[in-house]
Amino acid sequence: MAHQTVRYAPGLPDDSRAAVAEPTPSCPVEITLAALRGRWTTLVVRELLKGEHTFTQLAQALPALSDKVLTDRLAQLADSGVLVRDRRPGWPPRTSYRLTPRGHRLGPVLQALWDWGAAGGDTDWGAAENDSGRGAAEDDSG
Amino acid sequence: MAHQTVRYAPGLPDDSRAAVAEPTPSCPVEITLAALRGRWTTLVVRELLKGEHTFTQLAQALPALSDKVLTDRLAQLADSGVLVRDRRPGWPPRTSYRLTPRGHRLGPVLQALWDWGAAGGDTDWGAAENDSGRGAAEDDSG
DNA sequence: CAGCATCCATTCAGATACTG
DNA sequence: CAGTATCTGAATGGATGCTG
Repeated sequence: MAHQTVRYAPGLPDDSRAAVAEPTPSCPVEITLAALRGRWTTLVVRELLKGEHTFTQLAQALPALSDKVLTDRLAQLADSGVLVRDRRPGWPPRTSYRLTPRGHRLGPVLQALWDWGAAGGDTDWGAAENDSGRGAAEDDSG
Repeated sequence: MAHQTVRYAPGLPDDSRAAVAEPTPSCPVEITLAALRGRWTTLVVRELLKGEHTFTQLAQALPALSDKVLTDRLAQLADSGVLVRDRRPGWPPRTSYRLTPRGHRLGPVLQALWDWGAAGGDTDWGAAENDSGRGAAEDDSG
Protein backbone atom coordinates (compact mmCIF):
# COMPACT_ATOMS: atom_id res chain seq x y z
CA MET A 1 0.00 0.00 0.00
CA ALA A 2 1.43 3.29 -1.07
CA HIS A 3 1.85 5.75 1.67
CA GLN A 4 0.83 9.31 1.19
CA THR A 5 3.49 11.56 -0.17
CA VAL A 6 2.66 15.14 0.62
CA ARG A 7 -0.26 14.53 2.87
CA TYR A 8 0.03 14.76 6.61
CA ALA A 9 -2.07 12.18 8.26
CA PRO A 10 -4.63 9.92 6.70
CA GLY A 11 -8.02 10.73 8.04
CA LEU A 12 -7.15 14.16 9.27
CA PRO A 13 -8.39 17.23 7.48
CA ASP A 14 -5.97 19.56 5.84
CA ASP A 15 -6.93 22.34 8.17
CA SER A 16 -4.69 24.80 9.95
CA ARG A 17 -6.22 23.72 13.22
CA ALA A 18 -4.83 20.26 12.55
CA ALA A 19 -1.33 21.60 12.94
CA VAL A 20 -1.54 23.01 16.44
CA ALA A 21 1.50 22.40 18.58
CA GLU A 22 -0.35 22.23 21.85
CA PRO A 23 -3.81 21.44 23.14
CA THR A 24 -6.01 24.40 22.33
CA PRO A 25 -9.75 24.71 22.98
CA SER A 26 -10.39 25.83 19.42
CA CYS A 27 -9.24 22.53 17.96
CA PRO A 28 -12.33 20.58 16.86
CA VAL A 29 -10.98 17.39 18.38
CA GLU A 30 -10.53 19.17 21.68
CA ILE A 31 -14.03 20.57 21.45
CA THR A 32 -15.50 17.11 21.11
CA LEU A 33 -13.31 15.61 23.77
CA ALA A 34 -14.22 18.46 26.09
CA ALA A 35 -17.90 17.72 25.54
CA LEU A 36 -17.37 14.05 26.36
CA ARG A 37 -14.83 14.61 29.12
CA GLY A 38 -15.29 13.12 32.50
CA ARG A 39 -16.73 10.01 33.97
CA TRP A 40 -20.36 9.15 33.24
CA THR A 41 -20.64 11.62 30.38
CA THR A 42 -21.04 9.13 27.58
CA LEU A 43 -23.50 7.12 29.62
CA VAL A 44 -25.68 10.16 30.13
CA VAL A 45 -25.58 10.81 26.40
CA ARG A 46 -26.45 7.19 25.74
CA GLU A 47 -29.51 7.44 27.95
CA LEU A 48 -30.59 10.59 26.19
CA LEU A 49 -30.11 8.94 22.82
CA LYS A 50 -32.93 6.65 23.87
CA GLY A 51 -35.17 9.64 24.32
CA GLU A 52 -36.19 12.41 26.65
CA HIS A 53 -35.47 11.90 30.34
CA THR A 54 -36.16 13.75 33.54
CA PHE A 55 -33.50 14.29 36.16
CA THR A 56 -34.90 11.45 38.24
CA GLN A 57 -35.15 9.11 35.30
CA LEU A 58 -31.50 9.68 34.52
CA ALA A 59 -30.62 9.13 38.16
CA GLN A 60 -32.58 5.88 38.11
CA ALA A 61 -30.99 4.70 34.92
CA LEU A 62 -27.56 5.36 36.40
CA PRO A 63 -28.02 4.55 40.08
CA ALA A 64 -24.37 4.84 41.04
CA LEU A 65 -24.16 8.36 39.71
CA SER A 66 -24.41 11.05 42.38
CA ASP A 67 -26.72 13.96 41.80
CA LYS A 68 -23.84 16.38 42.05
CA VAL A 69 -21.97 14.77 39.20
CA LEU A 70 -25.18 14.34 37.24
CA THR A 71 -25.81 18.05 37.62
CA ASP A 72 -22.25 18.73 36.51
CA ARG A 73 -22.58 16.55 33.42
CA LEU A 74 -25.93 18.01 32.48
CA ALA A 75 -24.54 21.53 32.73
CA GLN A 76 -21.46 20.56 30.77
CA LEU A 77 -23.48 18.92 28.03
CA ALA A 78 -25.92 21.82 27.87
CA ASP A 79 -22.97 24.14 27.62
CA SER A 80 -21.60 22.10 24.73
CA GLY A 81 -24.90 22.31 22.92
CA VAL A 82 -25.54 18.61 23.29
CA LEU A 83 -28.78 18.85 25.21
CA VAL A 84 -31.47 21.30 26.23
CA ARG A 85 -33.32 21.67 29.50
CA ASP A 86 -37.06 21.81 29.43
CA ARG A 87 -38.20 23.11 32.77
CA ARG A 88 -41.90 22.91 33.38
CA PRO A 89 -43.67 25.17 35.86
CA GLY A 90 -45.86 23.92 38.66
CA TRP A 91 -45.38 21.54 41.51
CA PRO A 92 -43.62 19.22 41.80
CA PRO A 93 -40.99 20.65 39.48
CA ARG A 94 -40.26 18.52 36.47
CA THR A 95 -37.35 19.10 34.21
CA SER A 96 -36.73 17.03 31.17
CA TYR A 97 -33.60 16.80 29.14
CA ARG A 98 -33.38 16.01 25.51
CA LEU A 99 -30.66 15.99 22.93
CA THR A 100 -30.28 18.75 20.39
CA PRO A 101 -29.68 17.82 16.74
CA ARG A 102 -26.05 18.38 17.52
CA GLY A 103 -26.39 16.01 20.44
CA HIS A 104 -27.90 13.36 18.20
CA ARG A 105 -24.95 13.71 15.92
CA LEU A 106 -22.88 12.37 18.78
CA GLY A 107 -24.31 8.98 17.84
CA PRO A 108 -21.81 8.34 15.03
CA VAL A 109 -19.02 9.60 17.26
CA LEU A 110 -19.89 7.15 20.00
CA GLN A 111 -20.21 4.50 17.34
CA ALA A 112 -16.67 5.22 16.17
CA LEU A 113 -15.41 5.03 19.74
CA TRP A 114 -17.29 1.79 20.22
CA ASP A 115 -15.98 0.22 17.05
CA TRP A 116 -12.37 0.91 17.86
CA GLY A 117 -12.69 -0.34 21.40
CA ALA A 118 -14.60 -3.42 20.34
CA ALA A 119 -12.05 -4.36 17.70
CA GLY A 120 -9.28 -4.77 20.23
CA GLY A 121 -10.43 -8.00 21.74
CA ASP A 122 -10.59 -9.84 18.46
CA THR A 123 -7.65 -8.67 16.45
CA ASP A 124 -4.00 -9.06 17.11
CA TRP A 125 -2.25 -6.05 18.42
CA GLY A 126 0.55 -7.48 20.38
CA ALA A 127 2.79 -8.53 17.53
CA ALA A 128 2.16 -5.53 15.38
CA GLU A 129 5.37 -4.57 13.69
CA ASN A 130 4.19 -4.09 10.19
CA ASP A 131 1.56 -1.55 9.31
CA SER A 132 1.11 -2.41 5.68
CA GLY A 133 -1.99 -4.41 6.21
CA ARG A 134 -4.47 -1.71 6.80
CA GLY A 135 -7.64 -3.62 7.40
CA ALA A 136 -10.63 -1.48 8.05
CA ALA A 137 -12.56 -2.18 11.19
CA GLU A 138 -15.33 -4.02 9.51
CA ASP A 139 -17.73 -4.54 12.32
CA ASP A 140 -21.18 -4.97 10.98
CA SER A 141 -22.78 -3.36 13.96
CA GLY A 142 -24.73 -0.24 13.59
CA MET B 1 -22.86 -11.71 13.13
CA ALA B 2 -26.33 -10.43 12.71
CA HIS B 3 -27.30 -7.91 15.26
CA GLN B 4 -28.73 -5.19 13.15
CA THR B 5 -31.79 -4.45 15.17
CA VAL B 6 -31.05 -1.37 17.14
CA ARG B 7 -33.62 -1.26 19.85
CA TYR B 8 -32.03 1.24 22.13
CA ALA B 9 -30.24 4.13 20.64
CA PRO B 10 -29.56 5.01 17.07
CA GLY B 11 -25.96 4.44 16.35
CA LEU B 12 -25.31 2.17 19.27
CA PRO B 13 -24.82 -1.54 18.84
CA ASP B 14 -27.25 -3.97 20.34
CA ASP B 15 -24.62 -5.33 22.64
CA SER B 16 -24.97 -6.18 26.30
CA ARG B 17 -22.05 -3.91 26.97
CA ALA B 18 -24.12 -1.03 25.69
CA ALA B 19 -26.45 -1.38 28.64
CA VAL B 20 -23.99 -0.94 31.46
CA ALA B 21 -25.24 1.13 34.34
CA GLU B 22 -21.89 2.55 35.28
CA PRO B 23 -18.53 3.25 33.72
CA THR B 24 -16.76 -0.08 33.31
CA PRO B 25 -13.36 -0.70 31.71
CA SER B 26 -14.77 -3.47 29.53
CA CYS B 27 -17.07 -1.15 27.66
CA PRO B 28 -15.61 -0.53 24.20
CA VAL B 29 -16.33 3.16 24.44
CA GLU B 30 -14.44 3.31 27.71
CA ILE B 31 -11.57 1.40 26.18
CA THR B 32 -11.19 3.95 23.42
CA LEU B 33 -11.61 6.91 25.72
CA ALA B 34 -9.05 5.41 28.06
CA ALA B 35 -6.59 5.13 25.18
CA LEU B 36 -7.16 8.77 24.26
CA ARG B 37 -7.42 10.04 27.81
CA GLY B 38 -5.32 12.88 29.02
CA ARG B 39 -3.90 16.03 27.64
CA TRP B 40 -1.62 15.81 24.59
CA THR B 41 -2.63 12.26 23.77
CA THR B 42 -4.40 12.99 20.52
CA LEU B 43 -1.61 15.28 19.41
CA VAL B 44 0.95 12.53 19.95
CA VAL B 45 -1.20 10.20 17.90
CA ARG B 46 -1.55 12.82 15.22
CA GLU B 47 2.22 13.16 14.96
CA LEU B 48 2.59 9.43 14.71
CA LEU B 49 -0.07 9.28 12.01
CA LYS B 50 2.38 11.27 9.93
CA GLY B 51 4.93 8.53 10.35
CA GLU B 52 7.57 7.12 12.60
CA HIS B 53 9.10 9.46 15.17
CA THR B 54 11.85 9.32 17.73
CA PHE B 55 11.37 10.57 21.25
CA THR B 56 13.19 13.77 20.40
CA GLN B 57 11.27 14.31 17.21
CA LEU B 58 8.03 14.07 19.13
CA ALA B 59 9.36 16.46 21.73
CA GLN B 60 10.33 18.90 18.99
CA ALA B 61 6.99 18.64 17.28
CA LEU B 62 5.28 19.38 20.58
CA PRO B 63 7.65 21.78 22.32
CA ALA B 64 5.39 22.60 25.23
CA LEU B 65 5.07 18.96 26.19
CA SER B 66 7.27 17.90 29.07
CA ASP B 67 9.27 14.70 28.72
CA LYS B 68 7.56 13.26 31.75
CA VAL B 69 4.13 13.59 30.22
CA LEU B 70 5.44 12.46 26.86
CA THR B 71 6.80 9.36 28.51
CA ASP B 72 3.47 8.85 30.23
CA ARG B 73 1.55 9.18 26.98
CA LEU B 74 3.88 6.88 25.11
CA ALA B 75 3.54 4.23 27.79
CA GLN B 76 -0.20 4.63 27.86
CA LEU B 77 -0.51 4.37 24.09
CA ALA B 78 1.81 1.38 23.96
CA ASP B 79 -0.28 -0.22 26.66
CA SER B 80 -3.40 0.37 24.61
CA GLY B 81 -1.82 -1.26 21.60
CA VAL B 82 -1.73 1.99 19.67
CA LEU B 83 2.01 2.16 19.13
CA VAL B 84 5.16 0.09 19.40
CA ARG B 85 8.59 1.05 20.64
CA ASP B 86 11.52 0.25 18.48
CA ARG B 87 14.62 0.59 20.59
CA ARG B 88 17.87 0.45 18.72
CA PRO B 89 21.12 -0.55 20.40
CA GLY B 90 24.27 1.56 20.29
CA TRP B 91 25.12 5.06 21.23
CA PRO B 92 23.46 7.47 21.36
CA PRO B 93 20.32 5.50 22.11
CA ARG B 94 17.59 5.97 19.57
CA THR B 95 14.07 4.86 20.09
CA SER B 96 11.46 5.27 17.48
CA TYR B 97 7.76 4.99 17.87
CA ARG B 98 5.32 3.95 15.26
CA LEU B 99 1.65 3.18 15.16
CA THR B 100 0.35 -0.34 15.07
CA PRO B 101 -2.42 -1.23 12.61
CA ARG B 102 -4.73 -0.71 15.51
CA GLY B 103 -3.18 2.68 16.05
CA HIS B 104 -3.75 3.61 12.43
CA ARG B 105 -7.38 2.75 12.85
CA LEU B 106 -7.55 5.63 15.28
CA GLY B 107 -7.57 7.84 12.20
CA PRO B 108 -11.29 7.46 11.55
CA VAL B 109 -11.97 7.92 15.24
CA LEU B 110 -10.10 11.21 15.32
CA GLN B 111 -11.87 12.15 12.12
CA ALA B 112 -15.23 11.58 13.80
CA LEU B 113 -14.16 13.67 16.76
CA TRP B 114 -12.95 16.38 14.41
CA ASP B 115 -16.13 16.41 12.37
CA TRP B 116 -18.38 16.83 15.34
CA GLY B 117 -16.27 19.56 16.86
CA ALA B 118 -15.90 21.36 13.56
CA ALA B 119 -19.63 21.33 12.89
CA GLY B 120 -20.38 23.37 15.97
CA GLY B 121 -19.15 26.69 14.71
CA ASP B 122 -21.20 26.60 11.56
CA THR B 123 -24.52 25.08 12.44
CA ASP B 124 -27.14 26.33 14.80
CA TRP B 125 -27.32 24.69 18.11
CA GLY B 126 -28.90 27.30 20.25
CA ALA B 127 -32.47 26.95 19.07
CA ALA B 128 -32.44 23.21 18.77
CA GLU B 129 -35.73 21.75 19.80
CA ASN B 130 -36.50 19.32 17.05
CA ASP B 131 -34.21 16.65 15.76
CA SER B 132 -34.59 15.68 12.19
CA GLY B 133 -31.25 15.57 10.51
CA ARG B 134 -29.05 12.65 11.14
CA GLY B 135 -26.48 13.29 8.52
CA ALA B 136 -23.11 11.77 9.03
CA ALA B 137 -20.41 14.29 8.48
CA GLU B 138 -18.03 12.61 6.16
CA ASP B 139 -15.80 15.38 5.13
CA ASP B 140 -12.65 13.59 4.30
CA SER B 141 -10.95 16.51 2.70
CA GLY B 142 -7.60 15.75 4.15
C1' DC C 1 19.37 10.52 23.72
C1' DA C 2 15.71 8.74 26.18
C1' DG C 3 14.08 8.24 29.81
C1' DC C 4 12.90 7.70 35.53
C1' DA C 5 12.15 9.73 40.48
C1' DT C 6 10.30 13.15 43.27
C1' DC C 7 7.60 16.98 44.59
C1' DC C 8 3.76 20.40 44.03
C1' DA C 9 -0.46 22.74 42.08
C1' DT C 10 -4.72 21.99 40.00
C1' DT C 11 -8.63 19.33 38.70
C1' DC C 12 -12.04 15.90 39.53
C1' DA C 13 -15.27 12.69 41.64
C1' DG C 14 -17.93 11.29 45.38
C1' DA C 15 -20.18 12.14 49.92
C1' DT C 16 -22.95 14.93 52.81
C1' DA C 17 -26.03 18.55 53.98
C1' DC C 18 -29.24 22.03 52.62
C1' DT C 19 -32.99 24.67 49.45
C1' DG C 20 -36.64 26.75 45.84
C1' DC D 1 -38.42 17.03 42.41
C1' DA D 2 -34.37 19.11 41.04
C1' DG D 3 -31.05 20.94 42.19
C1' DT D 4 -26.86 24.01 45.08
C1' DA D 5 -22.87 24.43 48.55
C1' DT D 6 -19.03 22.66 50.74
C1' DC D 7 -15.53 19.33 51.79
C1' DT D 8 -12.19 15.44 51.15
C1' DG D 9 -9.44 12.03 48.60
C1' DA D 10 -7.72 10.62 44.24
C1' DA D 11 -5.93 11.40 39.84
C1' DT D 12 -3.49 14.48 36.66
C1' DG D 13 -0.09 17.70 34.71
C1' DG D 14 4.04 20.12 35.01
C1' DA D 15 8.81 21.38 36.91
C1' DT D 16 13.19 19.89 38.38
C1' DG D 17 17.05 16.85 38.97
C1' DC D 18 19.36 12.47 37.92
C1' DT D 19 20.90 8.16 35.02
C1' DG D 20 22.03 4.12 31.50
